[in-house]
Amino acid sequence: MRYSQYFVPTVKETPSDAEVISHQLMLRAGMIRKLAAGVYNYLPMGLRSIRKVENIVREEMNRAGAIEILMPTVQPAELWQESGRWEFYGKELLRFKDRKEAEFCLGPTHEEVVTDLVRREVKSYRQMPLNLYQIQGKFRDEIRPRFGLMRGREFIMKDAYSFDVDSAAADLSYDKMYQAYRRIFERCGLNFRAVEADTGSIGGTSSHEFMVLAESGEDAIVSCSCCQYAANIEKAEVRPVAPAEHAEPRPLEKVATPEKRTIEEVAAFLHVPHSSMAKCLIFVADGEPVVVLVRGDYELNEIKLKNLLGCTELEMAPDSVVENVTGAPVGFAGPVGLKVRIIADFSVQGMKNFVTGGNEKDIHLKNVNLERDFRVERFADLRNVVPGDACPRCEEGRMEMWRGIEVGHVFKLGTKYSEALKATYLDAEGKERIIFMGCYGIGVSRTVAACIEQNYDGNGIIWPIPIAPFHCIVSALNYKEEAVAQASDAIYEELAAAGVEVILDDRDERPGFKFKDADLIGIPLRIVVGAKNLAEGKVELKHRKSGEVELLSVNEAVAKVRALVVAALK
RNA sequence: CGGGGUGUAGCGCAGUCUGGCUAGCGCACCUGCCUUGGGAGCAGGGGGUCGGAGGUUCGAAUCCUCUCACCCCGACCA
Repeated sequence: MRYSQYFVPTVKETPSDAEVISHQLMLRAGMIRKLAAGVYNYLPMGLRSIRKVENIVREEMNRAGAIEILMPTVQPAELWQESGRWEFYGKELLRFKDRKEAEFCLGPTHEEVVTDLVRREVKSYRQMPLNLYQIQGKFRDEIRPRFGLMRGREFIMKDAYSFDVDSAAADLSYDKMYQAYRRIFERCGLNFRAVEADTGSIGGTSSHEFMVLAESGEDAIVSCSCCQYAANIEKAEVRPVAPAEHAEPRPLEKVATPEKRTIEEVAAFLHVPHSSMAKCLIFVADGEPVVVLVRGDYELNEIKLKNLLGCTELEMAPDSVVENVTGAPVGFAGPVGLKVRIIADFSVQGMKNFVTGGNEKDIHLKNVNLERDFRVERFADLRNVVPGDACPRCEEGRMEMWRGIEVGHVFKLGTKYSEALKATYLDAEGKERIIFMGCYGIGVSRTVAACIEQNYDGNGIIWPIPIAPFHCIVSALNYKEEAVAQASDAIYEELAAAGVEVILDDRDERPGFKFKDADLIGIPLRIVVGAKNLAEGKVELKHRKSGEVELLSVNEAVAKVRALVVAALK
């Protein structure tokens, strides 16, 4: 490819609405352009990287025995009504009507469509295991699209669905996908972790997320310093610890705390550590108020609470409910004397003589004690893991915390969708049984963005070779000079013939301009052909990542680039 | 949806509070000269229904009403 005839609209200035580095660099490097909120045009450079990821995904899916299909973007409402998600999926599902007033939606995911396909075609245990996948554009009408390709409304996703005769067979399919995912992200050159995750709205019995480690990640994940345990903070378990305090209960005491509402303010005012206070939070679960206690220095994990309560709607109580339940304005809630059910985190179990709100304006209570002053209906693991916590799985480990970008998610679905859509088969005895499913997603366009979050410097992107739009750029410093043009063309031809994806910068621009563009776009290898070096038969090979520069003969440079590319792709 | 903010040339912005003169600046773009190892320099040039509609006024980018789009903070997720 000749740069002068290609389409790479780079820009020097950073667009003001791009927050994260991948968004800024993809815009500046001419990879993407925004069409509408969360909807992007993929320009040549961007598309090439996306295709690279797609191909890696495709190869590994095929290797794992999955079979590629392509399902429609437009889906009929009936299927969603049948699974019950027409009501549950909410506004994220973009709905519309055709000319005959029939209802449709833009597919945010394809459980219904594949399950429908399979229920029609798969009748016998002999047809399974079956794993169908596609790489396709999805649309989710996100509440708040942001960060460019990291959270678009339209995005490219690989989604696979496995169908098995029973739970054990489904576990095997799941393991295969899990291994395939590891290979995929390794091949993309990403630094990632597979973590245990909450299944969220897709449902099912268990799941793992594949997280690319990056400061800008929207998810918090924890991992053990010793063993393999790693989980999304939403899911991460806290190791229960035996109550340690043995202090004698002291008499309950009311103290005035004028205008002191938060843990921070009250602790400072009363000169007690946060850990000597109990946070009292009031929620509304499916319309019912619930009081939840957590030790003052910890955070409540709402997902754990929601799963414990088994409710579908959970929200922080509005001020009016708090006032109703406690009889006091927000900021002075405590468990003593309340009439509603009280749930508490394990961290509260061992507390003695602690501080809580007094359920009265400007009043807190000191020396509060369990049993004597109030009763807890149930203790459970309800708090977020904190760095340094003991590992729930091994004896020695301590928890470490990271930020991550979710690029893949694998789920064991069980029979959630097959039951709703009546996807059944006949077993060897001729008995009708429900199919067991799994589903496996990879955010392809997001993976490209995540890769940039992990690979950049002050000058631009630094692509790992496997997903770089081009492996090598030949920068001809003055293409108008006969010798330079000839040598550049020759190098370009030879590299291309050797299977290297190469772009020749033959533009009539100043050297600095070309270097800046090359660095911004992030091509891993650059051969600079300049008149001075060429007079001595030399060209320069520069490595984008290390900045290392080698002065080589033309032949050496071509051979070296070829070798580096082959090594990186094997 | 709730809260906050922004719409002026392709991009980044000034001008708006306090209405008035030809609507400005940097980058990008076009032409010429010059220059060629880290986003050069000089000269000339093109490009705007000031997001849209309505209103107030002798006069509106500026004031008022409505509307649309986009961005940021919360709930969503690949």
